[in-house]
Amino acid sequence: MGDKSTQKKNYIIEKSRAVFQKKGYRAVTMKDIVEACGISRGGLYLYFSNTKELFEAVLEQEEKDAKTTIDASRDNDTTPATLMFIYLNEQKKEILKKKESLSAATYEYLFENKTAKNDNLVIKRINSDIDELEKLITDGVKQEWIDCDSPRAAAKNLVYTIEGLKVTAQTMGLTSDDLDKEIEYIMGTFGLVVE
Amino acid sequence: MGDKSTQKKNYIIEKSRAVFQKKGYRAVTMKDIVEACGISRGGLYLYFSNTKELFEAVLEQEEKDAKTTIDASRDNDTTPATLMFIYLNEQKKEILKKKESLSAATYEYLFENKTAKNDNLVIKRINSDIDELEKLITDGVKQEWIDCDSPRAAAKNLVYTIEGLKVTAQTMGLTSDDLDKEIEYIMGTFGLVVE
Amino acid sequence: MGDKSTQKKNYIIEKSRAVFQKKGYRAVTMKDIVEACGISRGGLYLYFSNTKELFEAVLEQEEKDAKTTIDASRDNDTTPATLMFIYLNEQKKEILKKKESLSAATYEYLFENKTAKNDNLVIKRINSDIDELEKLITDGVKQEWIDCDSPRAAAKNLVYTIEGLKVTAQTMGLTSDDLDKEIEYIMGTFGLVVE
Amino acid sequence: MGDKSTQKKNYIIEKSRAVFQKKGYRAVTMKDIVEACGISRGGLYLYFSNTKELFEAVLEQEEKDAKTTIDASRDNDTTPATLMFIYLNEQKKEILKKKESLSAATYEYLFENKTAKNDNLVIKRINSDIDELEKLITDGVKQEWIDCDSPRAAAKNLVYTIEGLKVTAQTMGLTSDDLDKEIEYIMGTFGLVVE
DNA sequence: CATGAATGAGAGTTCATTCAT
DNA sequence: GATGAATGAACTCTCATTCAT
Repeated sequence: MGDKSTQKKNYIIEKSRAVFQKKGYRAVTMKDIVEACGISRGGLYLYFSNTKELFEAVLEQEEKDAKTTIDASRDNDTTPATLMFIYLNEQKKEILKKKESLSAATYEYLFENKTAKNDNLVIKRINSDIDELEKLITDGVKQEWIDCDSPRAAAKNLVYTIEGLKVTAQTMGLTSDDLDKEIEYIMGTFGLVVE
Repeated sequence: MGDKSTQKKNYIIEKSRAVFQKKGYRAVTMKDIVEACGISRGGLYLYFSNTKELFEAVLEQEEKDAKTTIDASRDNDTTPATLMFIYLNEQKKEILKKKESLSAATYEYLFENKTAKNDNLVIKRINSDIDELEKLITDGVKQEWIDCDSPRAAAKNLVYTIEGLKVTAQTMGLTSDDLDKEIEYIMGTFGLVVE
Repeated sequence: MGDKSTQKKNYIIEKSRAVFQKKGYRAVTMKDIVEACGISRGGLYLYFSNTKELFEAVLEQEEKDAKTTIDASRDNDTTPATLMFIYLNEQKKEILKKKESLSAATYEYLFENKTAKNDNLVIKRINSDIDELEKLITDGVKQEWIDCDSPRAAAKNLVYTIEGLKVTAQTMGLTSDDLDKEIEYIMGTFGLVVE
Repeated sequence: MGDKSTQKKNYIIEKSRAVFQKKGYRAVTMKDIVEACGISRGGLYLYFSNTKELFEAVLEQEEKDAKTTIDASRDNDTTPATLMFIYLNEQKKEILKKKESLSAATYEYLFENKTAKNDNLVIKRINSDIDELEKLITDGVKQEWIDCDSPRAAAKNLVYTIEGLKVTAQTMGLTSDDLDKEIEYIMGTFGLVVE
């Protein structure tokens, strides 16, 4: 954890993150990393053999740092409507700060590495999101706040939609307003109203 | 149209399509194309200057061949429920045949060419899909088949969801069954039932 | 002379001249010529096999058109001072209109083709210029207008200087004023005064 | 200075010099250099990005090695006649060893890079030569050895003539005898006699 | 461990030249 | 004669990867 080797590895990951944010995934060369880190070419290879390995490390770090937003808010006795709204706005924030996010790089990575099915961090994340949302919706239905016949299908649909929003934001671009309207619409499909 | 130059161009586009399907967008080199077409290096450059130009030509061809599914079915007195179902199943088919589709390559292309906003074929396609769906939903609402307060928002939501499905199919993979459930769910949000 | 083949050849030479003026010698490709002439690639090869052959034809044409300025003026009973002045100003004009002249291209050509010694048009021109100037100076000396011990050496020196001016104009650039001062100086070395 | 990188750079410059002498400027490819140096393609690019950069380095080296002939001789109480004679003979030597000289390549380089006006080494050299000669002539006039009304004009004229000789030597060729006669003539224009 | 010079495969691109029509 | 599509050799330049120090 605190040993020198791990420290250096973390340093490289941190610096690389910025590079992946800026240049995406494929465009990044080992040279870019070396320059961003101010270390030697050979030195980098001691820790990471290629950009794929490095990007996966960045994603892993990312995953660790990510707050499980739904869970975090759940402790309070906030209403399901509020929880859903919080979740959707988290996503919105994520989508809008695309310049500082890894999502472009992540998509590029995923398109290149379709083989890796279940051992893939991003996919795990999506699946856990589906589970979380399912719980949230189920709770909401029980408490008669949310109107939904099939919580799992609804959770999946929501996650697909958010993926679509992320990808659309990266490609055609989406404004804050576009996203607000979308959130309002989604809330509506659950019989919820944006306060 | 039928002149030799156009024929050769079309031949190259056709052969390239297969290459883009197999290798995506970025990984494709001019050499790959040259080999797939069985022509000379210089020969290819007579028709296309780089893979971007070539891929855009492939997309254009693709767009030409695509059937405007909603419109095509509209002439009949099919119900909005049926039209929606037809549309969603077209998308499903498209998504499932991902091996033969260009969508992976298209996403890669879009990620590389974020600047080009409106003059982009793919984006045009998405926007026209939104318009078509809005019409379909509006008609459905008028005929009291479809239950929807905001047809445009619904149309957009649907298109985002489909984008999400496409992307998810490419990255984590989706089965026919996954898609059937999703279609059923979407139909449900419009108060429609899968026959 | 008037046959079709000769006409076409002349047409190509004429069009090529402009290309050589603009791009120099080495930078000119057969493609440039083909485009400037609006003829086919193969068509050009029927008349000229490469840019060297073509440039030599341009030079030859050039030589034909050139007026032998000293000779032309000699018929009149103008003084040697005037004749010298006319000659130097002809050179000045030539040097200043470097954009429209072939001199840059010619130097490039000469540097590439040092082998061709005496059968070279440009060299012939220089030698004939030396001869002409020698005559002019000798006449001037006889008529006691010009002060010169060794007309041939003076003629050669003048030609070298003019070559130097041409080359300097092409490389570091020379203004009209620079050239006027130079002319005045040269005239002075012959004991002549600019009127 | 003595570090490895500089050593290698100098090694490349030295080897390249021979290539530029032999092939001129434009005809030289990075491959030629690579082969002459016995290094790898990529290795060369670590030091020089293109032949222009490389040739400029060769010129710079050349400039460093060049002896400032006039100045060097000035310390002694040699006569202006001797100084001028020394200078002209230095030029003669330079011109005659054209096979080993860079002048052909230099002219090619200058023709290609006409834009760069003052920040050009060759042009700086010419200008400093003019200045040196002006001083020499002015001194000679003061000491009543040299006969000249306008030292600056004379200095410029001399430099142009030498440029002309260099260029003529490269194109039509000049013998040692040709140059001796020319030197004698030039000396004469200053009222100096070759001893 | 760490360095960074060196390697060489391979991508992109341009052109002179040929040749079937 | 005339065309212009096609060829392929040659050049530039970039990187992942290695290895002596």
